[in-house]
Amino acid sequence: MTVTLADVAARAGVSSATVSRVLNGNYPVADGTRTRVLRAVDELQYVVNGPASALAAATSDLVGILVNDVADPFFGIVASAVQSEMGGEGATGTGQKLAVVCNTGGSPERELTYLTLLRRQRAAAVVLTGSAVEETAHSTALADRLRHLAASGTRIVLCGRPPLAPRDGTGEEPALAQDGIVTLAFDNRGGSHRLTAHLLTLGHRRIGYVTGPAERSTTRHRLEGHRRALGEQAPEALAEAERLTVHGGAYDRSAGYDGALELLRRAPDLTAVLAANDTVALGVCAALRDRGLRIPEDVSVGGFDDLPFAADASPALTTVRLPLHEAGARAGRLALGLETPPPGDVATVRADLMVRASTAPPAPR
Amino acid sequence: MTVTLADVAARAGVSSATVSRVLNGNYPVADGTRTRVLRAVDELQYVVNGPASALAAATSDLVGILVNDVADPFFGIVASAVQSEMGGEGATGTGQKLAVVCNTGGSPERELTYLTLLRRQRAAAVVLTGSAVEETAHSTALADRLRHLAASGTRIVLCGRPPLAPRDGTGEEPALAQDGIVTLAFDNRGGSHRLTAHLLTLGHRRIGYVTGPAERSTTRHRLEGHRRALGEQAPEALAEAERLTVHGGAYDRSAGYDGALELLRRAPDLTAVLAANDTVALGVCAALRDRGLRIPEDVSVGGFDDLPFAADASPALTTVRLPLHEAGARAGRLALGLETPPPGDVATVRADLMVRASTAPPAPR
DNA sequence: CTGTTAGCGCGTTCAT
DNA sequence: ATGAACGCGCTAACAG
Repeated sequence: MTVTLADVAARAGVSSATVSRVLNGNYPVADGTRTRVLRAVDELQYVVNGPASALAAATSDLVGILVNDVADPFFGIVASAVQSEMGGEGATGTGQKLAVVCNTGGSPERELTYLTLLRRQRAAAVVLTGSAVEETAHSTALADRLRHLAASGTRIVLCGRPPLAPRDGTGEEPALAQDGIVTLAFDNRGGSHRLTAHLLTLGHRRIGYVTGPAERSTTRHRLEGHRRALGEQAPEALAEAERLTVHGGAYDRSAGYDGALELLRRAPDLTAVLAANDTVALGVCAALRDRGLRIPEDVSVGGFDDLPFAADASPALTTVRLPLHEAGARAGRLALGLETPPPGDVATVRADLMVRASTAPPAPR
Repeated sequence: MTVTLADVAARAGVSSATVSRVLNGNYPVADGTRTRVLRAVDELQYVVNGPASALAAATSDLVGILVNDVADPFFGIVASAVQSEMGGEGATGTGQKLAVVCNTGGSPERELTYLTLLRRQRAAAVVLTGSAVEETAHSTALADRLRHLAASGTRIVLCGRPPLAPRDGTGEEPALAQDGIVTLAFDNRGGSHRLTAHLLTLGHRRIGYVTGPAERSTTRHRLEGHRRALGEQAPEALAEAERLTVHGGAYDRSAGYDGALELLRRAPDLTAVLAANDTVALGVCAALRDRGLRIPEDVSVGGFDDLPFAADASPALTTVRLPLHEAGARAGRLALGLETPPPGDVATVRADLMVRASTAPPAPR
């Protein structure tokens, strides 16, 4: 029923090994036979049997990309960037990687499940993107599984999340990993610090903050940058930072909307609100508007990530730009072994402040 | 190095066949042996070898989801809905499907490439989402490949795109397919018709339209609905519909921005602008604002899809709601054979008008 | 450069 | 209810 290597071989008058060789292009083959084989492949509409070749070669051409939420453009951009590097040579089956994105929904269990499924497929590489869940049981289970995978030949790249904790469990975020797992971390702390500093410099002192889910690394890092800036430039504001912080249940619009309302309840006189990311910021803006507050005249708003819509919002959103496409592409190349890993296998990706119309000096009282 | 079925068998003191049977749960196995085997599996951290089992069984647990643009929430929502149905039973390897999304970037070639890659993997099912490219050479090549795939046992579901043209090439969009390929089509014509009718009823007569890429089915269908409404309610407006239509190069924000500027150039007195979708509509809004026009006082704007951000835009966007999550979930169930296909294998998904703040009667002249 | 020969790890008859 | 044995389609030595 289905065409096999042997069929092609027979048709081309060569052995199946030869066919395999021209298809994979790993060994020298005479030009004449090569064209003959390719013609046979074409005539028979032959398609390699992936499982069979994966079994024999003990490795497949599957590359997994784990994301927390496919419906979030943040991940869409990163994923598409990773995939853009997998184009492949175009030859009949040569090097063509099948880059697939797996949606964990932010659930640690699904994350582990996907890892198992990818391991089962003998994936060539796995790229994990976005914030990690900071819960000891899960982090160690995850680190464990990733190290196993790495040991069994699957390349692992962490993009937009902190490095794995070292096996011995001492300290956090070691400067260098020792297991071949490459990390591209975003400078969330730095970016957040710059954003808050910008607000403080404008003269704001009562700054609300709607964070992301409490257990995620990104949430913590951005909050740390924020608090550090407060501590440095406005110690008095730091005192009530706790009261002006609301933890959102997700990185979504409604977290921003609800969070902003809660902040307004706690401190009707706040002059600025920072959000966990741009999507949350949009929710914040909606809530402020619904309360009759103008942006930025009455309240300034700041986001994070600089997703495409941030510049188009009205007013255009002041935010922190993360080079998502660039980072994703680099992660893709690292996953394919096309780029040499950074020293110590950990690199930090910059996060630049983008000042736009949603922030302005606070109104004189 | 890696643990195999045989290892588990040895540890449990049974044959590998038995282990296989408990893992797949297809044959009766004594309770005692079952637990013994499961314990061995656990102790050895055994993970099924996907390629090997796919080779032997001639089918894999991979399900492909093809999307035109992962970075577009439209597809993200559909994809995540499809995946949400693949949870699986949770048993050690039973039924767990690996749902993966493949980003075609709207390119026909990449679409075909992914189909080949999935065929190579002996995918259990493939879900194609979003608009199709309407170009004869490609549509026949695609239809061909899909029918081959379907014939070789891969379930095919079309979600948000029109049914395949019949093999004989006569007529378009047949009421019923005959190859087991299931289609969930969106009522783009109807939705668009209702949206334009809404504008006409408000009193608008000079309505600009920024479409999506010319060669896509969705573009054509939405435009047809628009024109039909014009023809029915305002034949005089239909006359200049051509002049008031601008074809965008993509379904993105800049297409909307540039398109709106072009429309303003052609007809400075237009009172409403319709966009190919919500993302494009956002670009339209940005352009109008940059030209000093207020929405909806000076110009009304309408979108399509009703993505989450549409309700949050300011002003909130009047648009046509597509039940993306619902449709995606259904597509997922169909792909798994969990739901019986609609009669004729083709179903049309409703598209409801959502009237919000971005549309209002035109200003009196 | 090319053919021959073993497996890769698992599902699946066919016996028992 | 369980075991033995074969073959899925391909790659990777090893000849030649």
